[in-house]
Amino acid sequence: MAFTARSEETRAAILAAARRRFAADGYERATVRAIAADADIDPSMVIRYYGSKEGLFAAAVDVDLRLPDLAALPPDRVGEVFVRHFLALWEGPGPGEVLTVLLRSAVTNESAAERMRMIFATQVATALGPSVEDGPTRAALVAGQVLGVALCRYILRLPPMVALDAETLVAYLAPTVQRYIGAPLA
Amino acid sequence: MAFTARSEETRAAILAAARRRFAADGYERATVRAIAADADIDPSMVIRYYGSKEGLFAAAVDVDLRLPDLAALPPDRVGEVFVRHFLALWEGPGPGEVLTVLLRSAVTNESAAERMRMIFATQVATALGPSVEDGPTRAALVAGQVLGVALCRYILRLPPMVALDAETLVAYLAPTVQRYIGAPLA
DNA sequence: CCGAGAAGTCAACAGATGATGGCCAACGGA
DNA sequence: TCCGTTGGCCATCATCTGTTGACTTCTCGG
Repeated sequence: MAFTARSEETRAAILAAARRRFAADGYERATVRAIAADADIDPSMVIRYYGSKEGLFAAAVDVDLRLPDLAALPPDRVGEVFVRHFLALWEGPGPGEVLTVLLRSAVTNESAAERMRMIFATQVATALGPSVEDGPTRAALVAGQVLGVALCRYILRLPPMVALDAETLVAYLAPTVQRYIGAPLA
Repeated sequence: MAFTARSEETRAAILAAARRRFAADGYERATVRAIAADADIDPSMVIRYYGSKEGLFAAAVDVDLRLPDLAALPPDRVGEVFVRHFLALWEGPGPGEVLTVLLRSAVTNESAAERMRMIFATQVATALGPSVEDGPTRAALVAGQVLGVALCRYILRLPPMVALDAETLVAYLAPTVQRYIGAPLA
């Protein structure tokens, strides 16, 4: 089967609408019909292109954190760089939406949770460098800090957390992440 | 209308089943029918007793964090006490379930999110003591750390985070929370 | 002992949801 | 020009959702 330019276009439109809806409503409340309406096509096309709602979701949460190689940085800058990169990721329009989708859905959808576990097991844990002692534990602590902030800032929208500007937040969080990555744990 | 002992009993059974289902599945996927089946009751009784699914949910997430008065503690112990209390809250069978309900639902349900905001605005922020400078900001930072850990440990179940025993986790997190509560922010 | 009121059951409603298959229109190579 | 292939739409299905109202059964005060 050959894909024409037009088919690829609506395919992308569906995906974009899906990301928007999934991000705004989460997996269960985002209906195929609503996504189709946003993309200005018939609901049946969504199924035709992506097989099922699950298939569409899987395509929508394909994300690459693009984490920098932290091992190549001056050791005392690692926390700062990591936090800034992560905030930029959420703040940005494209990937930030994907991350919202993922977090919103991972909380109630087991397959999304599995995907999130995978992402942090591979991308975050390996970004620390494989040689680090207690790598997975450190990665989990970093994830706990950074996902918690994302949760409060972008999902729950706790007012004081939303009010902070990104750079101030970097200044607050960097020492914590720095400690989780580098300092002795015991 | 007088409530008999039996009515109060099934009322409680419904609430317990609701908490279990809401905790396991989140608001949208937990159906009135499933809750009723767990409580061994007709679905219509759920509505009779609680008016609607929303009403049942509201009753299910009525939670008191029972935070200790942090202002009355030795200043260098505040972080440790807070983290230990919070972990005990999640680890415990009763309130931990309620907190799972709340977090699972707050991510996709706006009214649950509002309730969560309220809880942290009142209970957490006031536990720090009203006299503290930048109280709401500090409370939000603490919430970000502590909710993130709860998310990774109890909802997403990141293996390295689950593997840590509670006291070790206290040792890791306490300095962070201590800093967010007490140290100068700038 | 009896009858009022509560507790509980049953069947059904209206609406929404994911998914399917048949049909028509547009396109593009021969 | 013609015709197979593809994109798109429509009507529809089976199922599940929260919720309602009518009916039966139980409880207990007089």
